[in-house]
Amino acid sequence: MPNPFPEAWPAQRVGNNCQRCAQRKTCYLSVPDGCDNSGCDIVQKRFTLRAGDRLFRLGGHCTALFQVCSGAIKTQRDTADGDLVVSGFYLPGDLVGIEALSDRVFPCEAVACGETEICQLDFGRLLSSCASRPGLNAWIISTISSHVRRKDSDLSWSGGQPSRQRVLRFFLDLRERLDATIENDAVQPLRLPMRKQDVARYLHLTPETFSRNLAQLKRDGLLLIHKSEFVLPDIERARAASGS
Amino acid sequence: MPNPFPEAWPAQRVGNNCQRCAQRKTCYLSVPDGCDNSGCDIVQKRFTLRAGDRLFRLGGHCTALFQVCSGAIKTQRDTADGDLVVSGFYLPGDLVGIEALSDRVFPCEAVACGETEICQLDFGRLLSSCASRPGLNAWIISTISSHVRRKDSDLSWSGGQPSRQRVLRFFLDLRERLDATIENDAVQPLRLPMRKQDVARYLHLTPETFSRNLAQLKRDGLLLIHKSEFVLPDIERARAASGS
DNA sequence: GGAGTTTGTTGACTCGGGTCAACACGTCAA
DNA sequence: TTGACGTGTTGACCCGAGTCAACAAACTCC
Repeated sequence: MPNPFPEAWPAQRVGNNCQRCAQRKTCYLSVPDGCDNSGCDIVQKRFTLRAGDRLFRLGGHCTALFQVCSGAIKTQRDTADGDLVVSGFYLPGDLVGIEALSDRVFPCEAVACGETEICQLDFGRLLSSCASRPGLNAWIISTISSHVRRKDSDLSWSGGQPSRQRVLRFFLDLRERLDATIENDAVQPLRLPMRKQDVARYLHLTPETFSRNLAQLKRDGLLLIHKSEFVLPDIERARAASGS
Repeated sequence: MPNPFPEAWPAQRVGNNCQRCAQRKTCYLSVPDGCDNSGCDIVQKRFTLRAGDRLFRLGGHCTALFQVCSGAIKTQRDTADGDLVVSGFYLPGDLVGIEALSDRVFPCEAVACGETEICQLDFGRLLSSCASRPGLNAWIISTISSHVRRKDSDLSWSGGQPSRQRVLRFFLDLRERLDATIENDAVQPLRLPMRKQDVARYLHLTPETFSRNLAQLKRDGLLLIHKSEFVLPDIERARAASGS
């Protein structure tokens, strides 16, 4: 495990990062009202994590939000009986650390699933900028709201549905979220940015059950699996089978 | 089912409501920087719902946030296979409708569990007030963040834990949340503001399993049950048994 | 390249919680 | 009071997902 503090990650000059960022089309910070690509004062710094690197740790002090630009972040925590639960995956465009804004303490740890680019947004600057930039406040509230909506929706199915439906829903959800970014094309096969173990932990399944479900879905033709790439050949049928 | 639109609820003059509101000690809107008890322009109106009244419906257009002042609100949605899932309970002090801020459409319906007082906060006024009132923006972001944190924490246990632990956690959580308001005292027994059926739906359990768990916890002395009142005689032991 | 480790897969068995059914209550209206 | 209805409880049975164990595959590090 490399150095655990964001402060320790090598910072890049923010300046022109937006221009080559995969998120530039949809990222609010890259439009004129947000970051003007030259003197952006909200993006504190930008850095790259590798698989297993920790973005922040449980109980750590929070002074910033993190926006995922590429790759994926998972948030996880230990349970009393010693095992690990993944509480969320954060894909390009998502903000990580929202849960910590209320008391500035991270309630879980965040770890990079693979090579992951991060923009660090200083929370103080963000708040003070809201007064002068009319759209910024609406943007951040709207982004947080989307986040809540996803959590809320997850909450409604992650517990009760049978494993097969949960697994299908996960892939449908991932497909949809990745399609919303510009770096993925709908016709491209889906590459899991995280390990299967993590997905299982997220879905509250054992790796065994998850594995069995993949095999089953493959047999049923709902999911094509080749190496670590996944294709949903019939989205509608999959949606129907997932119960959504 | 009575009239489904908030606009239709009889509005009370906002003016002096804060002074007799059970939430006045902790509600941000009641402190000078927020609502000054005379010309409050954020609280659009205040009204009372009865059990079963619908605060908003799935797909409805959202122009406001709702703060629960007394009672309880549940949010729920139908699943594809025809049954109902409760995605959250909102107690005094909580904001309802956060999930709708991003696209102004409610992703679920909200129903009063019992007699419930609501403050309606116009979202446009809220946003425009943020610029001039320094603390207001921080307050709303912090409140939303707490909300996310709860959802996130719920997500980590509502799926995987065995039913007994889920039930215990629910009571511990409820105890803690109600204690944070001024209208409940820690030594008072806990009155469920919602029906057991709703709790079961929230915990992704059948009413039968929920009922069996209550009986079991009563037998083990972890939960004292008298009529519809509940007492956790030993919080620490309960916490240990709940795995938190 | 090969040894060692981590991650993923498959099978056999067990058990918790769902399902179905019967019944006990409380509430409400006729 | 009576009956209808909604809600909650208890019992018998069954199925899906967890557990344990063995093995296969992928990745690291000499």
